[in-house]
Amino acid sequence: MSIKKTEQITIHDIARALNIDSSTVSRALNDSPRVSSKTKQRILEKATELGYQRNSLASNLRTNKTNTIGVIVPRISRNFFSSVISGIEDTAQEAGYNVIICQSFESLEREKKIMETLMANRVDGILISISMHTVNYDHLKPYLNLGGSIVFYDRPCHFENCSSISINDYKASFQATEHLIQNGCKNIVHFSGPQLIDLYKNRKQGYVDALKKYGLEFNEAYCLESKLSEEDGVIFAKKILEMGHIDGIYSSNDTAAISAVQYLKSQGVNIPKDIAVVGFNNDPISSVIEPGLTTINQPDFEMGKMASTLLINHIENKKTKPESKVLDIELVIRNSSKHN
Amino acid sequence: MSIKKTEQITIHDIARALNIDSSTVSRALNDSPRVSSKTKQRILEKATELGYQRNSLASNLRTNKTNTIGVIVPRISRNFFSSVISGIEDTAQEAGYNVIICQSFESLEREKKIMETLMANRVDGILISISMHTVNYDHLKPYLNLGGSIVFYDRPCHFENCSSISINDYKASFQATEHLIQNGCKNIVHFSGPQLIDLYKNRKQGYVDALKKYGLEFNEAYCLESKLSEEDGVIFAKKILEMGHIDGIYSSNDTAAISAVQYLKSQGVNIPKDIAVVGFNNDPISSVIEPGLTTINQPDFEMGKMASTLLINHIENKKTKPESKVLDIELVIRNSSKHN
DNA sequence: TTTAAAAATACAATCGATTGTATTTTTAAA
DNA sequence: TTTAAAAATACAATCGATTGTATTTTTAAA
Repeated sequence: MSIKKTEQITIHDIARALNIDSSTVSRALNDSPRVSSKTKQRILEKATELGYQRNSLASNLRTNKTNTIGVIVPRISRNFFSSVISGIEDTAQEAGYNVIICQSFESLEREKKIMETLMANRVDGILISISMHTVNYDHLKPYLNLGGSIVFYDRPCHFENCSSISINDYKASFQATEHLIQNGCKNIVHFSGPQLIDLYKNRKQGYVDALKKYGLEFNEAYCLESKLSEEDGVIFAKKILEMGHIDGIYSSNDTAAISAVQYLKSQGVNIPKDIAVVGFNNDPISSVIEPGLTTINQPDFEMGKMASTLLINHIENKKTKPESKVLDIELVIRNSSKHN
Repeated sequence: MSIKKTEQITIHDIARALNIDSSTVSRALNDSPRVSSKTKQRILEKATELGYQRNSLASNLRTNKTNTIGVIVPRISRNFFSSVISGIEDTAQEAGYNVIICQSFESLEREKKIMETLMANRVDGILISISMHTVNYDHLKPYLNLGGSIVFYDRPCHFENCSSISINDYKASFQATEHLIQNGCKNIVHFSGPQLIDLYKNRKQGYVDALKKYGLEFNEAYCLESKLSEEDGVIFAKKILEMGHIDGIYSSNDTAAISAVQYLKSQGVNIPKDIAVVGFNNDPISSVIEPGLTTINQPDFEMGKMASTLLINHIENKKTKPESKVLDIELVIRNSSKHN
């Protein structure tokens, strides 16, 4: 900040004006019991009079504590993530921590840059949902070596002594697929995310195992892998029409499911009669489209609160052992899956 | 960060290891021409070897520059705002600035806290879309006195020598209302936001003046004021049913419009035949519901880029005069407004 | 009133960088 | 080889706070 020197009031200016020592000013401003209340009042008054504004850079440098946690998120625009963030902020604020939100946009490069910035700024801890392309964790190591704490949320990771919070993706997927099967689907396509990360691996496995349990053949061609964007949904919908005999879709997110549904409807396909659909995330949009989308609801806000709590425990009490929490999900049944 | 002292490597450690002065190390790490390339290389190697991580707190304190801009946003979960943020980040990153995103959740109290934190952390500039309840700007003054730069975006404000970027809310509203009138609506209700801030005042005025122009009577009871949440949409829809003869709705956001539409549909009202509806924001959801929602599209990403550019200009070149930019909008016509 | 204990305040070093100036070393011209 | 200029490096102060220890002042008991 290009600031005129004259405007930056420091504790030394206050000290000089009152003819006392700056250490006393510092203690007064931090409400230390070592300063008499009379002096405290004089200092606070003078501080206001001079327009003093504390400089956290200096204080954080000295104390080696920033009372700040960094949150790395693939994208804030996804409802799931913004809810998680709300939960995080809720708990963090309560505990006296500031929150810095950073978007990786699913890029490993951005994620690395963010790690460096957060590290250089000495945040006390980091909550991270890794990008779709994060295949190794070398970029996390320097921060851990520096003594920082990391907690993974949403996308599960097994790394050193870091805690993590996620949902049971395998089970959720199994349930979703089972639901389609029980509704009479025989040829179920799976919209799968990048198999680089555990989250999507687990979701695929749940789908595969559900098919197996009910004696349906697993066909690798039925697994359509992408980043699950809106465009991907349309591309997949076209492929499904080419395949010809598909009667069910289980998508690893709502975004792709919804755009596929829109496209299929535009081509005269009846959802759910011709093709039943289940998504993942319970985006607000899923309850508004027609037919309503059957999907998996995750405890997003809760996940944020728990991740934040875990991290703050790690920060404030280094003894804490790493733990992995797995939260329960709920299959929200709407009309898109009523096949028969 | 509770860090073991032994792990914090500083430029002094590097200097000691190579038997040179720390000032040379500092210059080498900043790629200053004053250090020979041979020495630079030795320093960089040693830095890597020792696991050196620069401490921005110290550097920022010394240079009085953080290369960071703060963004205050009512809510990141709204599509409009997350797009603005993307634009901001895009430009900021290009220019070498970090971005700190903070949510006010439409609360003046939170906004004040955020200002204090950003100020204490000496961000170089702040982009702010004020909360719905921000009626005065006293909480912005200390930061300006400190020499900070503020640029308003989205929600227009007239304050000291701050620049601002917004859209022409009055014109947008006028157009939206005019569109309903031209489609045959005679009794148009307006879902209005808090009249405390200019944004919603302007939108209301546009509605009022459009009615006037077409000789329709303005009825204060037709102006329903709220925070435009989902719940508000339902409450308003019920009121409309009580009123009985309403044939058009112009809502100041999509959220309220959409929940009203959902409720009205559930009560057997035909949209747009019985009641035509226009929203505001062009949320993704507006194109997916049935009927598609006619709404106002704002250049969100562009707005973010321009706000960011303006702010960075202010930061880097204090001479710049404040300017107010007004961006153009577009009425996106879908089926919800085809009244006749 | 004297004096020991408690309370309040001052002293001085420190966190980890940056930067203007001084000094030393290297280079290259005479 | 000498020497002036240029290049490289070292010295020392500084950014604005915090904090352990030393000193001074106040309090209250004897």
